[in-house]
Amino acid sequence: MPELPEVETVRGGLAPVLEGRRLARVEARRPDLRFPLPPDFVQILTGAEVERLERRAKYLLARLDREDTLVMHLGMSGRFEIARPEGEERPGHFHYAPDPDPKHAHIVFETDAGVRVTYYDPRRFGYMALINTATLDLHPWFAGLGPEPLSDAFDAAHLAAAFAGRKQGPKTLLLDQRIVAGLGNIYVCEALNRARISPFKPAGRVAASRLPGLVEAIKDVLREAIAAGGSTLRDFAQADGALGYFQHRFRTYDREGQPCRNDGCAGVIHREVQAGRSTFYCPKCQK
DNA sequence: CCCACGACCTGTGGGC
DNA sequence: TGCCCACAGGTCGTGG
Repeated sequence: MPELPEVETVRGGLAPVLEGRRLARVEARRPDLRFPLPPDFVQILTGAEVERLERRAKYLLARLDREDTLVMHLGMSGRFEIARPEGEERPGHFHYAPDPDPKHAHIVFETDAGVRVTYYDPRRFGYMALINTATLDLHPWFAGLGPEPLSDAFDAAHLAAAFAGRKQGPKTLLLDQRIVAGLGNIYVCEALNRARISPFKPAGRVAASRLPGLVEAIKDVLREAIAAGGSTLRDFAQADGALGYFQHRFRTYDREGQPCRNDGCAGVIHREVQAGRSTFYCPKCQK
């Protein structure tokens, strides 16, 4: 589910309840997600203060008053839910509404304000780790990441260099987190449709004059999606339970057979498997 | 470098 | 209704 706009939405939802709070209770209900949790995961986090909650690419970073940063990736089906206490039996002991999905509630954080943040992940492609903050950028998960797509470092010149001489389509290259960090299948399809560029055209042969438009399409679609609270497909909701609404504005994703929504285009959205992933595009206007 | 494919893991939706 | 298969927002690895 989560691409950059969804992760950013989650960050925005969790920050108000986590930042400046201590984790009074931490529970790992299983020893692993995609990867084993650090053996001292609960011990290090218990009592730690979350100073800031940040995002890099599709990672959430909880900066702690510890040597380590709590790094979280939501994989395909990870999500957080916030539960506020319904009452306090005695100081520091809260009670909550019953968990609607206890089977997939793998990690539970409880702050010193009694707010409970639960991580759910049916498929367990998500992962969490504690990584030394001072050397975080050198960690294999981060060292090779490309620029943030909403930063000034991501521009037409950057794309031109990344595309030069490449035979793979821009669809495949834009999914490569080393080229630009945070895009996923949905927003790449959306951006290429907006920029009217074929997902399959060898990237090295995409005219340089098209690249500023592609950069703008990527930034536009991400900004709009963030403003809409991300996209809610199967199970994604904002951490406060609210739904994202950007899926209603998809021009291509999961719209096979439906009309292209680009101005003046009478084409129909097609679906094709490319490098093992579904690519949605309009053959009429995306050249 | 490119591609095709499979792996990880579980749930869901569509077709029959 | 029930079963089976395809497919799902992400990454990682292998082998040709």
